[in-house]
Amino acid sequence: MAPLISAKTRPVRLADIAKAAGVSHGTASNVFARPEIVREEVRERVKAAAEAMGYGGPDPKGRLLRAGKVNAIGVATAEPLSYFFDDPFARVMMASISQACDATGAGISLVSAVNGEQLAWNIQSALVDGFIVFCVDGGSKLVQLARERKLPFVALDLDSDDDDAVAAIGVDNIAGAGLAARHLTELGHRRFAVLTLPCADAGFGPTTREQVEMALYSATRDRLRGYFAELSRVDIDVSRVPIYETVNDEKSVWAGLEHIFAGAEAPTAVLAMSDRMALHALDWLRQHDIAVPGDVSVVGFDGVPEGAVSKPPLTTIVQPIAEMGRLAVKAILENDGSFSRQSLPVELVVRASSGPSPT
Amino acid sequence: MAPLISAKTRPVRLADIAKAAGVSHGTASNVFARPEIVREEVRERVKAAAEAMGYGGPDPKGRLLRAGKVNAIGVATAEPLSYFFDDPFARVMMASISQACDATGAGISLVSAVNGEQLAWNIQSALVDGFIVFCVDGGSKLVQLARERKLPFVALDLDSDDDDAVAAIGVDNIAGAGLAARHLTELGHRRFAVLTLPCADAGFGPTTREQVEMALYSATRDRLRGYFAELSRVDIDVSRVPIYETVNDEKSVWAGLEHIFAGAEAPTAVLAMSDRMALHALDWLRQHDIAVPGDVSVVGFDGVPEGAVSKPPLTTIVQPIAEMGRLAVKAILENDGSFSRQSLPVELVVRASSGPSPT
DNA sequence: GCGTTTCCTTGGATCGATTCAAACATAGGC
DNA sequence: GCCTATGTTTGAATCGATCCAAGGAAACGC
Repeated sequence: MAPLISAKTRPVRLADIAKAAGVSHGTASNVFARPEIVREEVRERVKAAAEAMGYGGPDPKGRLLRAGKVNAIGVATAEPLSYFFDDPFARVMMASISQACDATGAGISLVSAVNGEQLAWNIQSALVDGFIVFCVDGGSKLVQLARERKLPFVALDLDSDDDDAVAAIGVDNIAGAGLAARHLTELGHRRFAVLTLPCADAGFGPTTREQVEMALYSATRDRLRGYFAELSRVDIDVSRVPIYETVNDEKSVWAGLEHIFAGAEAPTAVLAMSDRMALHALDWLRQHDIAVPGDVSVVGFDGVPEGAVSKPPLTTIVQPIAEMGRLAVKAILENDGSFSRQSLPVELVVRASSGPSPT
Repeated sequence: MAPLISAKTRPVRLADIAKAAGVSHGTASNVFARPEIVREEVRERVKAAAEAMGYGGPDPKGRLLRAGKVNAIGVATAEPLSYFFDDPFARVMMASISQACDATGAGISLVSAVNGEQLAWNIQSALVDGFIVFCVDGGSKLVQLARERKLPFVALDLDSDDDDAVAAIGVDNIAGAGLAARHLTELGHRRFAVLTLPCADAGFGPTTREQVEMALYSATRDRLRGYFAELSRVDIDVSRVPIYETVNDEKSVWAGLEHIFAGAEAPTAVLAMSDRMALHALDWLRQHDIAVPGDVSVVGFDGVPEGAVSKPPLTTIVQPIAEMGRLAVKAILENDGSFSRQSLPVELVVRASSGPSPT
């Protein structure tokens, strides 16, 4: 009997069992890849040798090089990995991406890193056939990195004013934000406040229109533009609308509302750039006995499922998240080059968090 | 200028740019891997060649074979991929796994398949350094497959009566279920109903103790045993306790409650084997104007965050999910063989969904 | 008995990189 | 002018498989 290999290393390769079974490595490979073309007697012998030597089957590392295709798509973000499981928007998107992958048998690799250098390395060394890039934050850097890999990739929610050569799937943020603002002005609201997504480097606090215009992420800019375009249209002085920058979490949203409602003129309508913020806002308002929509109306953005069961249910702009996921996966897997840039329509869904202005 | 390669193929390898730049492939490799040891003039020449030929950097497929380590861990389940993003328990677990991976720079590959054959292939060909296996359903099959790869792996919530040689992290389901039942009996409850996780093949409906004893998943069996052991202890005739098998979704839970509350003696206490079921139960009870905990008490199992904010907040058995995730990742990455099988303690958290029996 | 067909098996080439000992070049010391 | 130290570059070997053209053996037809 061959001496057992130390438990630490595992140098048992296909070639080893081929030798042990007295066949060529070509035949040994066939035993695993196309067993039907190998004579039964030989097949059993090789299998027995494999079993005896503790061989775990052909190593995909080796196969991969030959095959070329990994059969997995990478999903990248500049947030920590847990973003995919924590953030409601990301979750819904991932669920739809998953379904599309399941349907085609592709796997999913999650790629991320907070620190930039690590992120670059992770993208460069990800074993995937293509990338879907979440452009929530630091989007353009990510897109650039993904692009350098020269693999098919699709950006979700990319800067509309970014390079046109990159494939991207997004929604019309300006139109969506306009829809939200118009819904509220039509209900008679005149005093607004805006909660924005992060603009600068991970901080929160009151901000200005000019600051938001410099936001890294175009959705942030576009949504503000959409809000203000509509408000201006009905002669609201947008320079007096307070804007509070959050980091999309409970703490910063609550701080924002503290700040906004401490001001001289409390708003009757809050425009939140994400459902996540809007939901935190509903919590804060409830805890402060401010009636929604009696005293204040809140409109979100995204259309995550939690919004349908919140208290009260959230009026929001829903993005066709499932459709976006499906399209993205399709674009990667059928990378025919025909795909470039799609802007999907959004929809206003009126639920119970918005009502007529109290004044 | 070199003729451009057709857009379809991408046969530009490190060797190609080495030739173009007039250096050996060894040097070309160094330009990317250890630029500091290459003379500047040469480095620039190679980089320029790479740029000109549209080289996307060293292909990780090639590097991988040499390096040996993928630097990613696979998370496997026999559910569809979207399970990771839909199921509350899975999400919390994944979030904690993510954090542990982020901390060490490892990536995550999601591996799954509904159909068995596909699953086997996916596991065999996953490019990972080890597996964390979610044993929610069809666990032992998964464990067996993972094992055949001869890679480090850890089972989460594995059958307690399964092979002892596999590393596993789980909780004491019997004790946890006992805690839940005892909490209710101490509140004076005598009429119980149980909502179980799936036992047989994806169906739902009333079931029996004997059926549950044959459940694929040991947590299901153990939880029922724990419930009934405690109920028997205080002389409740468990043979009269209705058991309803669900598939852990809204539809089957609601059907279960319809069935249970249509019976002659409505229960005053519902033991749900997962928080997900318990939360669906709360919805159903609220819609049917059955007061919780006035008329009926509900106790869940898992300790997902949603339980803390439900209406009413859910009394449940919380598993140390974050700790389990951390341990699992640690076990894979530091695969020192010392790890075998850990059973972590659970805890009863009393919130507002349980109260004194009305009778 | 010889040519064909069929069925298995062989061994070399290949996938795309990394690694490392050896070769080479240049400069400096004596 | 020779020897050593230092800094670069080379080219073969390796990682672990798959693929395929060619070869060998047995069976078949005539």
